[in-house]
Amino acid sequence: MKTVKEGEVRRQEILMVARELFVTKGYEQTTVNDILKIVDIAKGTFYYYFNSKEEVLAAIILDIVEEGAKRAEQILKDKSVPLINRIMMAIMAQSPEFEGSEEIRDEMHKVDNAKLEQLYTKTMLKRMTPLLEVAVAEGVAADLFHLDYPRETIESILLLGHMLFDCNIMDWGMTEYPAKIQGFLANMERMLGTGAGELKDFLQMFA
Amino acid sequence: MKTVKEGEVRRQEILMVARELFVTKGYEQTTVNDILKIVDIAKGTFYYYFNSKEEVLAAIILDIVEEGAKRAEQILKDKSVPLINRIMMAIMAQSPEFEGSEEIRDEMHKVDNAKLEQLYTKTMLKRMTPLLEVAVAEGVAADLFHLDYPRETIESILLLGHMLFDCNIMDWGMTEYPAKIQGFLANMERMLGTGAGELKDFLQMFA
DNA sequence: CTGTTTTGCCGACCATCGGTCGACAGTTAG
DNA sequence: CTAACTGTCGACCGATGGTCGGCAAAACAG
Repeated sequence: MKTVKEGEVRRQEILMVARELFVTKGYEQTTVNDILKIVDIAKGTFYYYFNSKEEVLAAIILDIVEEGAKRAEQILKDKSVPLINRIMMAIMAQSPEFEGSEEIRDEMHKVDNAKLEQLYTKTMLKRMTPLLEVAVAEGVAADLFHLDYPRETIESILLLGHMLFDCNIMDWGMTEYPAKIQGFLANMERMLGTGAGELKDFLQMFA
Repeated sequence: MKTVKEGEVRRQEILMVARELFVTKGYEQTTVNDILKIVDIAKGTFYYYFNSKEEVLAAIILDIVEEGAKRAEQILKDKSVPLINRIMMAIMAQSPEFEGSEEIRDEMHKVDNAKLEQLYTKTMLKRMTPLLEVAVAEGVAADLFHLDYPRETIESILLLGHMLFDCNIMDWGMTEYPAKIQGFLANMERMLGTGAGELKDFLQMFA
């Protein structure tokens, strides 16, 4: 099946190029022609593999989320690390894809990428919630956490973590950052029902 | 200045029609021509008042957020109502704009409206946080709330309330709804540092 | 009253976009 | 050899957001 494999290779080529462009230039701002030019194919070829530009987006988001989930699973299963550390690290291991070229991190104009962002949030939440649910259950069993609505709490923490720090929605300056992180950690402690100050050490883990 | 006022009237016409269309059909799905047809003007007229379709969106969002903020201010200043009730009501008074035709509320396909949603979230957060900040400060002074990061906590609650219940991101069924609301209220209690169960009565306030 | 400027409006026109389609080579199968 | 399938091509299409030069009536200036 050399031809079939050839087809899959082409598909991946398109996916890779599109992903790069979507993340750096934004989904709406990326033209199908932009993709075509870099992959060096004709329009017909693109639409031979995908039914629409949006279908490509969905496939990419699925990839990104899956990669994040795999990292989380890896982190979560390492029982030599304290549970609370594992959970924090699993959350923080999500979506490091959305960094632009690392040099220009300051002063860079965040692309408006609403569609990508929204779909990512939705997909990520659906994928990650079950993973963290078992971890939190483990914490509850070990009397580390005390909470009545584990699933809803996880959803909230995941949502907050993403919206506050990864997503481009909040545009606060460097001076406000530490307070935002401390606030997030404090609220996370309260929602999970850990002892107060249990998460304080994670402040430094944020870049 | 009759002509100037005439101009403002036209502007408002465009804004009203566009708002109706954006909310019901979605921003991307609404064509400039759709607006033109209903307002019954030519393309040139539209672009005489606005520089782009997106500028119209921004103006509309600003209106919607401002209306919500006005409602919140009204609610918040009525000192005859218990503080905690006022805060809850102020939060819930945000964005009732996003309901479709009320009849079809079940089974209706939520329009994908990522751009509108994202801009709204951003703008609403910026406008509402200061309002609730003074309210929460009042609660802290009255020994009702106990929290270390009031601003960050308000941002989180606002964000969660919107993302979980108003936004179209979460697509859970009717059976899961009560748990989501209870979970949200429980976490809100913890974040604000009220006594446990203080917010339980608000369950029925959700439709 | 007359000339001039400003305000509001028109719609033909444009570039670009996402997407379609018929044709066609190269390989594989019968 | 023929038939069929796979992958590729690029001209083409309709729709969309946006531009532009012109036009009419009101407002203003003398």
